[in-house]
Amino acid sequence: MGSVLCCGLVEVSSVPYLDTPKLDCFLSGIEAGPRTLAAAPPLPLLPPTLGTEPAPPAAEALHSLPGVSLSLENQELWKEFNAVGTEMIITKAGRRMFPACRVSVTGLDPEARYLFLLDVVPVDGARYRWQGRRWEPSGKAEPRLPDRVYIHPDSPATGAHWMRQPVSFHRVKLTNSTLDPHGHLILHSMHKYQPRIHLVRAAQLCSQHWGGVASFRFPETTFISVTAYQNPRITQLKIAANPFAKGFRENGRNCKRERDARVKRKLRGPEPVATEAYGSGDTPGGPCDSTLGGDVHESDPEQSSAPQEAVPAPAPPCGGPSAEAYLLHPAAFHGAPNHLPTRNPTFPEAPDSGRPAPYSAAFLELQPGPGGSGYPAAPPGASFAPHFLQGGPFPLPYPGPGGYLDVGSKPMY
DNA sequence: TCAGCTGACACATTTGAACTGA
DNA sequence: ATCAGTTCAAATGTGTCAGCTG
Repeated sequence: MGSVLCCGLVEVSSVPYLDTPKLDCFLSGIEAGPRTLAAAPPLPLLPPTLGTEPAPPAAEALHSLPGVSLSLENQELWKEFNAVGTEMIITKAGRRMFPACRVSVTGLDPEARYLFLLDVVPVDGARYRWQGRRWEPSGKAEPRLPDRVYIHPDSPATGAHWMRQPVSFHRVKLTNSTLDPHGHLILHSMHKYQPRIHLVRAAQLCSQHWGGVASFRFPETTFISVTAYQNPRITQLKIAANPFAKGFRENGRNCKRERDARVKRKLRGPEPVATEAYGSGDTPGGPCDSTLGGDVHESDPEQSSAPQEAVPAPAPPCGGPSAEAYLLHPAAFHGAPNHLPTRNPTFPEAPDSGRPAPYSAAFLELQPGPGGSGYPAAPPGASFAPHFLQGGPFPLPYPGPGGYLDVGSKPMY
């Protein structure tokens, strides 16, 4: 099973720099089907530096579900940032992405259930440095960190649900803490990254039935992770577009002029009662999605990129190996298909609750194989479940929606 | 010396509980 | 008893800045 599929995945994984093995491995166990899979289209290399070259116009599908397409909802905002060179703050406690990835999806089976996942992968093997005017490579990248995947809180939900409104990943948090216990996506500072969105057909995260999978990336969403903004133009853009940074806008109380004045008053003596009215006017900011509750955002059709048609790929509905099987025996999916646990035909699929599970802190952590691509065959008996079951911060026996999947904070094999 | 990181800070927004009235 | 709307406080998300670290 899945051998043909694996070939296709290898093809994708063989693309330099934007390596995909961590999820390919993960998804290769998900994808099912004794069907022929056309080799996924090779990915072009991303621009070596940000803000210097125009981004390709549309998403690029890494894998696909037949007829499924994804479009970036806030593409204009992303392009605006990308033109300058997007920077994302990472902190020990975790920082949200702004802009957030917000996509609309079409072509799903309204009745079937899907999971939405997001991960972030290094774009290249370089560390970057801000040279006053632009980002330039500065040495080799740090060793690859444990890879984590964010699971959209609505997962799993029906195709109708996902297609009803744009899907926002505004809750995703980035951290530079390698020991992060919250399941945030772990990144190195001063490195260039590319978010990817994965759509998996499955009745539930731990379902016995996983169908096809499609992965998308939007070149304009690449960014450099930083602990403090380097490019002042990015700072300005963030302040202008992010409502949480409203206080730093020109007429805000926390704008530079006001801060300077406060400092002067502080030096002179006790701060007098402020008499100046502030913040009443709503500074016209750019489009924003990161702070809207849930994922119900008004979508501006003019901002949406043209839907990218996914290359049809075999995805037999509910015929493949299960997610639960992967969670219990991930090694079995890593090149050792014979170790797949037997499928239990009586395993009940959870009914559609209609409500997403509460935001939880489960996550999937995937260890890249040697050399960053491919995984070794697993020895029999490789265990995964205990990591979840014992995982201190995880309230659920299995990773719940709205959190992250963690497949091992230590090498699994 | 310096680039990069950390934590405290002030402010804005979001969220959810408590309350009110129909 | 139920529901919708309002209010308010706590929680959370921002960028800035001073100080620390290697």
